[in-house]
Amino acid sequence: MLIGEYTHSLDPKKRLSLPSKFRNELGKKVVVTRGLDNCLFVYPLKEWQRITEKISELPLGQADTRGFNRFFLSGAVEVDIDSVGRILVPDFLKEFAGLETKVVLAGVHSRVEIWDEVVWIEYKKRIEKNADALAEKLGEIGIL
Amino acid sequence: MLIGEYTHSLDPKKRLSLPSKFRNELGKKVVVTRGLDNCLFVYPLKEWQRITEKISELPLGQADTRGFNRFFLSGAVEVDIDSVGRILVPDFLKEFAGLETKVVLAGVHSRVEIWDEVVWIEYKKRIEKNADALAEKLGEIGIL
DNA sequence: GGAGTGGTGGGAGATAGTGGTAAAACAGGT
DNA sequence: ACCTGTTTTACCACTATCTCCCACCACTCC
Repeated sequence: MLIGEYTHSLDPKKRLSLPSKFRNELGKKVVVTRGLDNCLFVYPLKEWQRITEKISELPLGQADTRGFNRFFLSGAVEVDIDSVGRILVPDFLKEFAGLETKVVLAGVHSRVEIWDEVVWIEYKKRIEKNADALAEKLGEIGIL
Repeated sequence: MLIGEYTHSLDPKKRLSLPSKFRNELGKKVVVTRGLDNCLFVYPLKEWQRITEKISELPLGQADTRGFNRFFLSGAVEVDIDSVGRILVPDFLKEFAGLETKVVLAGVHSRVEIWDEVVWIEYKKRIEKNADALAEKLGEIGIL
């Protein structure tokens, strides 16, 4: 289970350190793709295979399914992790997520999300403001 | 059942002693995550596993579910308890809860809550003011 | 008072994150 | 085909932070 939030820097060569806490779970190769809400998704190879299987089961007839496939699959890149735990972020993904040098890596379930720090902070503010909705969800789960 | 309220200090290295009364129930590893009302939740590992199971049952794809997952999962960290019963509070959680050096640990059912002392005192004041209304609620539920 | 327990503080070694350099691959022009 | 200039890849090096361990102080209970 990937959890936690880490702020790292994207260096001029577009290298990005993955938090050491994530490395075991991610293995030596990962897939990076366009994510939702203007971030990038990073999946371990196995998880990615599971997802593509699911996607291939979707009915291709619908226009929005095709759109989703293009969005998700054409944006995907398999990258390997170097000897000190870094990945290389391709230009088009860097641009898509609006990444500057300060970048946030967030563990969510089985994936890691990559956010530009500024965007992440703004997003979190929005979420935290909506405390009622959060409390509701927590109640559903049976935590409160 | 975790009960009681303790004031400990968060040292410069962001270490925090857990009250000895809690240690048996918490085991040797706990999960700390963002809670409601600007406090942190601390769960024993088992309790956390129960929660993540529930979370994974939530319908994915909805924007507010994504938000909740990010809030709760990326806000979570598995920390182990050191040889003298302390945990390490990550920077981003310390900041989230506005923790200074004086910190309150409160046992609530199956979790421990971590509050900054000032925030806690303010919160209690607000609650006590509303004691009448609370009493009414409790009466409705059939407790008083 | 002595022993035990619980909370706090500090120091040495290990590790993670980051930056740089050298070698290798690639592309373009002659 | 060869040389040249550029981009990519692999390797090495530094430093701030984290971990682990030990020591200290306060308080309680025999």
